[in-house]
Amino acid sequence: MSEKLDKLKELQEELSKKVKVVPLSHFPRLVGGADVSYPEPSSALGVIVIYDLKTRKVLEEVFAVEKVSFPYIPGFLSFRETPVLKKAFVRLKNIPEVLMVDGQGILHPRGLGLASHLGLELSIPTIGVAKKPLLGQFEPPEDKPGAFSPIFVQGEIKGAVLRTRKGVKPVYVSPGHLIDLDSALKVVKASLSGYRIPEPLRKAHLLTQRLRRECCDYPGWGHRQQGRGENP
DNA sequence: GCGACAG
DNA sequence: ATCTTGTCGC
Repeated sequence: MSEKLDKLKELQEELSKKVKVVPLSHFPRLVGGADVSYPEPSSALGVIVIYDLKTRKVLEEVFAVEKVSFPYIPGFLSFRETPVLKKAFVRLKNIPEVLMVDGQGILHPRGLGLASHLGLELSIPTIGVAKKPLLGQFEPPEDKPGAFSPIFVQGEIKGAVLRTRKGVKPVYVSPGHLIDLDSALKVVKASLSGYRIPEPLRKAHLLTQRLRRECCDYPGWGHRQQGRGENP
C-alpha cells in the first residue's frame, strides 16, 4: 500500500542529484513569493507575487486553480503543490531572479523539498522558507532580528533557523535550487519588512487567503497586474 | 515499537 | 492547510 511512496522516494533521490547549491551571481531586485491555499479540499489555489526589492512594491501577481491530485504527506509536499504553482508561474510577465517558496528546500529527508523540486522544474533560483522545522539539529537563535543558527543534518549544514523579528518564532531557511545558504539568507533578510514572514511570501499568502474566500472560478481569472484593480 | 512529521 | 472570536502583550 505504500510501495507508491517508495517509488516516489526514488524519484526524489534521483531529482535531488540535479539540484545545484551555488552562490547567487548577483544580488536580486525582483524576488518572487509562492504560496498555496485550498478553497475546498479538492482544489488548490496557487499564487506567485513578484516583489521589487528596490521600490519595495509588488510588481505583479498571478494565480491559478488546479484540482488536487495528491494528499498531504510530510516529505512529499511537492507532489501536491508543484502543479498549481507551475500553472501560475507561466502566467507571469516578469520572471523573478529568485523565488521564495513556502516550504523546505534541500532541508528535506531526501534533499528535495517543495522549493528544490519547483526550482528544478522551473530552472530558476529558489529559496525554501518554512514556518516549522521538518528535520535537523539546531539551537534556537538569539532573540534579535537577523540572528540565525545553522541546522545540521547528519553533520552537514543544510539550512538555518532565522529570527526575523524579536519575540516571535523563527523561520526555517534552506537553499531550493541554484543558490546557496549564504545567498539565501541575504535575500530573505533583505526581504523583511517588520513581520515574521518575508514580504514576498507574506503578500503571496495574503492574496492566497483573499482569493480563497472571494469565491472563485469564472472566466477571466488568473491574472492581476499592478495598478488596475481587478482582472483584465 | 514509539514519536515526529513542511502545507 | 482548514474549522474560527476574542484576548493578552509589546
